[in-house]
Amino acid sequence: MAEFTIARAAEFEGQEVALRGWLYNLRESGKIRFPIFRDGTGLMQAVVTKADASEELWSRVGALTQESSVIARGTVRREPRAPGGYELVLRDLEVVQTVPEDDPYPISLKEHGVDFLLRHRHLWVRSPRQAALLRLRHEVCRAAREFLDSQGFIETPAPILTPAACEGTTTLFGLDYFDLGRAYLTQSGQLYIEATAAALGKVYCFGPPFRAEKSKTRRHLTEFWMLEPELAYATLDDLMELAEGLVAHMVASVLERCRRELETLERDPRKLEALQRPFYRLSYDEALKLLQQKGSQLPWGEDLGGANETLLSEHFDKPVIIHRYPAKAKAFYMEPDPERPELALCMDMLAPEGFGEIVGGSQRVSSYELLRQRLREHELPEEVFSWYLDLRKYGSVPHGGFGLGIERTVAWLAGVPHIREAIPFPRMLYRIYP
RNA sequence: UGGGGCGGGGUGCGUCUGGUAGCACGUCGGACUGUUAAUCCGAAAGGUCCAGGUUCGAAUCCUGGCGCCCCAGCCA
Repeated sequence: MAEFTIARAAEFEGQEVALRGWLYNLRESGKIRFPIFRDGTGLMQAVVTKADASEELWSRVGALTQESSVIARGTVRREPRAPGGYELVLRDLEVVQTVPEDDPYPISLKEHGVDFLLRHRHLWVRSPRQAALLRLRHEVCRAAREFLDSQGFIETPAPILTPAACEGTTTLFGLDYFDLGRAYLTQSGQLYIEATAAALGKVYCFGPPFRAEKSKTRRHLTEFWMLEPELAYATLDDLMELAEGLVAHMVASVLERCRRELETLERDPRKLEALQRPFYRLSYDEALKLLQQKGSQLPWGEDLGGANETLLSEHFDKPVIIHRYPAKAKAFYMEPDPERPELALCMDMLAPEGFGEIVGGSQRVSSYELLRQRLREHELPEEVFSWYLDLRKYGSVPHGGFGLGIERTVAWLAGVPHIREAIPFPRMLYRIYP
């Protein structure tokens, strides 16, 4: 017989099952008690009456404390009055561990502040909303891999310990590396997968990069997860096409497999159903024109900035890709547009509803000489990048890729304003515990 | 790295105009045979983040520190 889970309770109607879980809440009314259990897949109400239960079962249920672990046995019954439509007619209750009465579970079912909840993150993840968010996160990751794998991509992990910065600008977490001096936690796998892309054609890496920037906004973590595809012989158009297909597939998968989670999160699925391809595409110039119509004073040449990105992202009901930014506002490794060298062949995808940037990518500089020049302009040490220069020396091809921020994508799809809830244990400027 | 805000029972807050703590939730006890973050009755539980200062008197005002939150910059 299949293992019983609350999510699949309907399949077990009329059967005797063992629910292995925790007490979520206990409601009682005289001679009838309704313990509500959770098992990681959902919530389910059980019912026991004084008349039908043994003295021992009756008092054992009455003594249950919040989050005590239990194995509840009984029959699954269809019951329209029960949340979820099914309830467990309790026959036996095995208490695995009792939460002590004098030291109760700290997170009650009422409202709490962010600080309190984050200090109890190890327990907060049990709450239905947080659990739904983590399930949705898993689906986003699963769908992303499924999509890339189906297109022939090979996952090639990039190292987390690196000898130098991938992009000179941002700050890195450093550490001592034996006798070899200073090492750093990677801020992107990109440079390394440019190498594996030249070996395997289409590749991706998926892992945590680290950023020691002192950012304290709703869209930044110091440790987060980024999915980075990289393709040999790819143009900017190929990248935009891929990013669009990838995000559309994530959306479709969430809609297909996370209906219950969306409901728990009170996220209107119609908002996601509307996200049909094609998404919008605007050049930087067109975006600037639109922003100026909306009253922005932004001069040509500057990066858009958070406020303007929010403005753009609120203007569209689907993701919008902004491409061909002024080169001087962008990273050293981005290929200039041959038709207008002052532009970089890059693109950002902004999620709608004000969520902002979820994807950033570009075609990479493929000329050895230009890359050397860029390294010098950015005052980056050529020695540590000599292997990277080699990629332009031995069979250089047009190529490129992008990074997709998992937490940002999850927060957007789930409709939560802050990305700290989209990862089990967020790492932020002022928070490293638990 | 700038700008703004908050800090009190386990938790979330009110206290505008300074007078030695108040509400709600949770917890505990009691009532109720279909509850829906149940309801009703009762109880326990804090001396107000820390250090100074003003004042007859500070949770309240001022200064500094600590912790956290929000906004901006940077980016995924």
